Amino acid sequence: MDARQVLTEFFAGGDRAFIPNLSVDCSILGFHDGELKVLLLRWRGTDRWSLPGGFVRQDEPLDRAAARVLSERTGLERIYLQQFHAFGGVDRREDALAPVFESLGIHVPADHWMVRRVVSVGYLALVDFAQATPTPDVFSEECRWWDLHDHPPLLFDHDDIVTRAFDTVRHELQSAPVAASLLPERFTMPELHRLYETVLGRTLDRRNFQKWIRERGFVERLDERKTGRSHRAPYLYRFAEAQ
Amino acid sequence: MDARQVLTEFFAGGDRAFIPNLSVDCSILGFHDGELKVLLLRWRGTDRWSLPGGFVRQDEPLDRAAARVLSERTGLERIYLQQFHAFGGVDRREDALAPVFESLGIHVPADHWMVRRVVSVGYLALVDFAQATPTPDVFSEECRWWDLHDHPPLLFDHDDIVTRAFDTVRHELQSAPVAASLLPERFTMPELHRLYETVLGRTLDRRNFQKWIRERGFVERLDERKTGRSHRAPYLYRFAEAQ
DNA sequence: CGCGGTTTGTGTATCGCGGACACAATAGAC
DNA sequence: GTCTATTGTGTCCGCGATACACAAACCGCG
Repeated sequence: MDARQVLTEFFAGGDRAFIPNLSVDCSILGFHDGELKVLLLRWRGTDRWSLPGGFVRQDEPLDRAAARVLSERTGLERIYLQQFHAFGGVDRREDALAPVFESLGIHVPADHWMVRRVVSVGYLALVDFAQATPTPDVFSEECRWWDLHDHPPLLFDHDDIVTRAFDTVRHELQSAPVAASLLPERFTMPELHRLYETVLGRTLDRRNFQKWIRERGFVERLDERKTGRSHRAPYLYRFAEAQ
Repeated sequence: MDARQVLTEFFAGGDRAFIPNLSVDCSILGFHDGELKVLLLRWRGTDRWSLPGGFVRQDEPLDRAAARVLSERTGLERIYLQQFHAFGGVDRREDALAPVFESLGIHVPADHWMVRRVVSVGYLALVDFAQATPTPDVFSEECRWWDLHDHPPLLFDHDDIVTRAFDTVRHELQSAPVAASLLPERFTMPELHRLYETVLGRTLDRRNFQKWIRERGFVERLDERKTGRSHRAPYLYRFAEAQ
């Protein structure tokens, strides 16, 4: 079933299955090449980008709607996913969406809630970059990672959402072992160290950092080391189960 | 205009002015007699209580809707008001609301969004207890303060909302001078001390607390003292302007 | 096969903040 | 004037965070 057909059905009554004027938007973050990345969608017929989002079914809890978006865009389930803020400013969305529907040859009633006002609940997802498979949705024709601090300006109020998502990660990282979600199952201390430095935006003493993180019992050292590069082989770690 | 008339108009089309399936609920907290209080409404024709809430106008930002609820229930404007979470579970609300509409002799379509599912955005408001004038809304016939830790079980998911609001206050109190909002403009150090002990739920050394709070520059000591009781007169303080 | 370069693993001295604690000052009651 | 309850203030101590240096080891090269 192609996008045009899906959307035509949506506007022909399929929209009733969803809560009007409400959406969830996911800031899906990954860590790669020493940089935080965010997953963005390019909308059909445009060069404009936005966060992946979706509408909420009438009988669907908010959290599940967010989990659905995450799984559809990345193929991942059971991921760190946290709601962080509802964005409720008033914005007229017609301008942004008109080219999309035009390129699909779909007529949307000018007063349909989707092109007028949408209150969006922002979710933060932290994923293992290597495990995610970026996949566009019906509105978009491209889905890929961008550098969190170097991406095109986003549609709607999504720049605000990304900013706030980043604040949330920075905050969470200092109180809980959420870094687990951003790394592969097994990782080295230098990798974890670099992740923290990147997110917090400042240098952390290598030795103090190691002491700090190990004292908290977040990680568990394995007997194995990671070899292959021309210097001392670092130990491998994995995150400790909840305790 | 009485409640019956307002609600009749609402269900006769007035509901179109609002975003369906969405509400804001305010945890309005005050401090009195050494206890945290929360403002609750008793619904018409019942002995059930809930948080004050309201629907969001189509052209109204979320924050403004919350501010409107706050001002209508307390008479206060420009108050500390912070969104803290969106509650998006699925709950059927018919059971809770039926007695209300019955007592008013109003017929509500069984599939109307208001009696089915509502996603609620929770706001936390901190007010000066003495300045607030509790006022019921059209759904309720009583509005009054309850002890935050000793109130009747609430309608819908409002017990969850209150719990989370309390978590939010406790967290905020330690990082920002929000206690200002819970006290009169001028207050004494023992009063502020008791407020912190109450909210944090533990004793705080009087001397260390004073040192801590003054070092942060949250408060400003006035030359005046508060007299009238038979022991050493405490200084008056006020909160420092943003700096 | 051994040497060099680069990165990782670990331990110790120091500082600052938070917590424990004691005594002097004072307003009103009598 | 005395007494009592409460407030104002300063010092000591300990732990956790920060600053910092040296030994170990893997690969690559000659």
